[in-house]
Amino acid sequence: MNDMEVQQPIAACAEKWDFNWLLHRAAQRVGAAFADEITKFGISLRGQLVLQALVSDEEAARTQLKLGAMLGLDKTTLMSELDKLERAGLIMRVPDPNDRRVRTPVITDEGRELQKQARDALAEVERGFRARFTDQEMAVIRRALSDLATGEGPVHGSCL
Amino acid sequence: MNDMEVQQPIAACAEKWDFNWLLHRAAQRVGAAFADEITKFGISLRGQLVLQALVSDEEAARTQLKLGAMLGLDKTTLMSELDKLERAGLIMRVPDPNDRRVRTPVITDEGRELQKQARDALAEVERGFRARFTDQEMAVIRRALSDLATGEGPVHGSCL
DNA sequence: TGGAGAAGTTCCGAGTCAAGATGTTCTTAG
DNA sequence: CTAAGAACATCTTGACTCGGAACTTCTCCA
Repeated sequence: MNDMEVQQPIAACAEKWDFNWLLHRAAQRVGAAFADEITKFGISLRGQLVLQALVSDEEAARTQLKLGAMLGLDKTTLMSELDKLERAGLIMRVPDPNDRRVRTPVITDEGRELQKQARDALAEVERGFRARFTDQEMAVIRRALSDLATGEGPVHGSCL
Repeated sequence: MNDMEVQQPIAACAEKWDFNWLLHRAAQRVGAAFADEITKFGISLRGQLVLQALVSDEEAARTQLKLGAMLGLDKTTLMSELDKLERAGLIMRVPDPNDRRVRTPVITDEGRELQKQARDALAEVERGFRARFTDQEMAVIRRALSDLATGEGPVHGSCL
């Protein structure tokens, strides 16, 4: 009932606010829903993101730095996330035989299994959001977001 | 040229990634563009957001707590932002005659002037993004974002 | 061989979030 | 009228993130 008073004005005047604010707020809301679901699997949203990148990108064998840049994560943040995932046995950092500086993160079988389950659970959550729109609308939205997400310069401040 | 190597994979496999990640990444990109512009006016993106809320909402005379909840800002973060804006002479905290607990944030004339200029500059940036889409697409996107941004429960983790 | 520079890692400073404590001020039930 | 409870603004504390700067180990080019 407190929610009613607080949230209602958002709907009321959302139209006249920043495109930027709308984007952030939507990301905040959707992110909260995803986070609620993903924590049931014992990993964070970021952890799932990293795992997902590792399964869908295994041929590339990326370095840690490039992985962070690709995902939009700060290098120190990615480092601590990889530490957690490694400690949980979901990934391994394998030394590159050709370049002894790099230790490529590789997903383990357990990680792959967990990622698959988590992905399905998140897809279910995503379906909930999808249901609010028609297929044509979703196509537009997805294309627009992909387009906006694909800039060129590096980005300040992430919060992913 | 480093950007090419790093950013290109994003476009390549953006289609198969999280709706959630897409949203956050898009918000990150657009936010960066807005932030670049707004810092020329000596205020932060959050500062502009607060000022905007104060001009478009002056009849409501909100308390600081409700303002924070409406904008999705943490109360301590909003406090420090109000401190900055007050120090810059852009807002004032005026005591409420009816309730001596509350000190309502009110925008000053200088604040109103600055906000107007900043708003126009940001509208220009927004126009740049709009140009990538048709009017119909923008309508869909705006409606969708408004819809997503309008949830009911409180939200964890903001980064606005 | 020497030096520029990349990769991974750690450390530090600033900023944010979340939760809680405090003091002041309303409100309301007895 | 008074005492209990709630609301508001503020401050504090702890954990986390970001961004920059070091540092070590290693690669590659001249």
